Amino acid sequence: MKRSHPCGELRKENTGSQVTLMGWVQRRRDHGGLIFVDLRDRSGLVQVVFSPEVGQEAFKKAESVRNEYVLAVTGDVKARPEGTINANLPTGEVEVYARQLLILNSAKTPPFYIEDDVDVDEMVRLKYRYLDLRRPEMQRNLIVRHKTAKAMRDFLDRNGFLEIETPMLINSTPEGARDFLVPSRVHPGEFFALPQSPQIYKQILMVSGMERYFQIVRCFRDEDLRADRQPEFTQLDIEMSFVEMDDILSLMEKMVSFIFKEALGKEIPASFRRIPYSEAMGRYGSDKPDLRFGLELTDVTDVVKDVEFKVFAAVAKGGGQIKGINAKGCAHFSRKEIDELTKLTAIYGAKGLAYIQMTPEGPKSPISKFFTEEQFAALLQTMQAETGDLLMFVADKPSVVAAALGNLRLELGRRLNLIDPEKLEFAWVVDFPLLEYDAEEKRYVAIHHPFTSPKDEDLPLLDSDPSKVRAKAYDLVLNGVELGGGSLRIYHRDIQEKMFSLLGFSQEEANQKFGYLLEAFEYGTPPHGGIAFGLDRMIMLMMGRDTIRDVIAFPKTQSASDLMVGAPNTVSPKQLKELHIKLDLPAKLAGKK
RNA sequence: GGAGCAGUGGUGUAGAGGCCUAACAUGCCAGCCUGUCACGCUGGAGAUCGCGGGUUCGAAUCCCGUCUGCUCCGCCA
Repeated sequence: MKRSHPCGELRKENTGSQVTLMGWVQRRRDHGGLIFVDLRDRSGLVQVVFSPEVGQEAFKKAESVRNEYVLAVTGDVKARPEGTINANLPTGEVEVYARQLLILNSAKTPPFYIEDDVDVDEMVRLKYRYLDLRRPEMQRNLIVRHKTAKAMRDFLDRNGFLEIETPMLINSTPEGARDFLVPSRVHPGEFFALPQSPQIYKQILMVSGMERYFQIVRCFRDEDLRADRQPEFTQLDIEMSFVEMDDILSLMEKMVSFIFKEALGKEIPASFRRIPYSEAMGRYGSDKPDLRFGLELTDVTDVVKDVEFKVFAAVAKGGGQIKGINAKGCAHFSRKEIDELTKLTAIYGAKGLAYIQMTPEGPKSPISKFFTEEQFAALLQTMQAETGDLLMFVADKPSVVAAALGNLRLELGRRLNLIDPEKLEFAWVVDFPLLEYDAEEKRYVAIHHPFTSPKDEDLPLLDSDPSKVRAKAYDLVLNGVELGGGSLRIYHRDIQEKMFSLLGFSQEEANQKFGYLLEAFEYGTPPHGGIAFGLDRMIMLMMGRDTIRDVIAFPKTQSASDLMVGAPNTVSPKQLKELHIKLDLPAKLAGKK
């Protein structure tokens, strides 16, 4: 038997023709003298009718068929009789009368239904990932993932980009995330690292004159997982020579809108708004603001810096800030609800959440007694408070205020249903700071990475006030998720060396770790820059999922294990010996391995 | 490293000191059924309540520890 049609594509036009279908049994409805089987393949479902009058032998066999059996069915496509049309099914106007049935394989009863919206512990789904991936919604995710990758390749190919592979076994470098290490058998005691990104290779490719490079590439970072973070993930990595920031951003806007059109059939704006980092942090308390709703933060430091309330006054004098958020119409929030919100801000380090309830009887607040009438009036005015509003304030250093109120804003957005899930709000966040002082390590660290170029006009600040230097860096943000980021790169040896020294590398260290790059820069390096997109996150947003696990065929759990294959696992003493590796496990683990 | 939530027949849940010989739904098995599409009807099987310890006359239930999963903080250039 040879397959002739996909199940899900049969229509009225196919009536009268004989078809051979192959697929899985979605459901069997046995009426005794007549058996219906919904046959499913990647394309969808169609109803197959087994009747003794059409195929005696097929009917007999169909009695033994169960869910997820794999069948080959040959039969006739017929229009369904009056009154039996199923409008919920694309194939609902037809059915296939089976003449012949071949059971290609039987199947154990699966631990969960193969259908959309299953309510099953994710542990079970991950252990039986092959069954989970049979579910149509998971197949749709992977189909869109494929279409997206194809659209990327098509677009970039048409724009003169070359897809070039870079090594997976590279060297470990300082800075950035923790590396995954691979021991070298040939070099005892030495290790490869898996790439966190192909950053340096793609810059070297620019030195090589490739001019336009891209790669859809796996990246590895040995850090803790989140709903949108896996230890291995896929980037669309891009680098271009002889361009300015605008060239990159506008080409990427075209690419992203092409992708959404090709993979999803969705039209999105031809260009995205640009928000300076400082504005994003100020208005939304985040460098990846969700712009689908308002509820912006208001700085009230100046308004409250002289009040009796010690918390506000002390923070204001100590260089911190006090900011507020006006939750319109939330004055009625109960003590319990406000407590919950206070707890939420505490997660981000806020020591308290001051609030004012604008009740019809007037403002009610535990902190009003510390204000003069004028001060209080000024605060209400700055917050544009009206009857019915709930004002909430956090006082702390700017990073804590931003994190606490930024996340409070998101929570309020959800609670108050301010977020339209259909909306796609893209934005470029630009003018990131180049460096950030790390109090723990007592040195500056690169916010983007050490190869990011400072803005030309800020170059003098590198010596006087490095934390004020802005970078030629940009992130693409969609609905509060960082979709990608990039920068123009340093391409002069002296500036790169200065950067390394600001990051606390000695000349020897810089030469030892990045000497090849510094040397390459001396052989005619073109100005260049690029960007990398998180493919998993992009698909997640396209498909409206809450986790990238749903758009990765074989993802890992929060503790970085693969429940299907049981990775990671122990290896034999022989393997370790070959690599000259001895284990030194903590006592509580030693016995178990 | 830390916080929170969860773990009970295959799956999803209920049970919160004795009423539990663990309930419900669904799935599974058997029988009946020629127009169903979450088919229907009848009957049946299926759980040492994640694991270990403790409290108690008595623990799915309380306490301690531990494991696993999820969400988050830290971490993620």
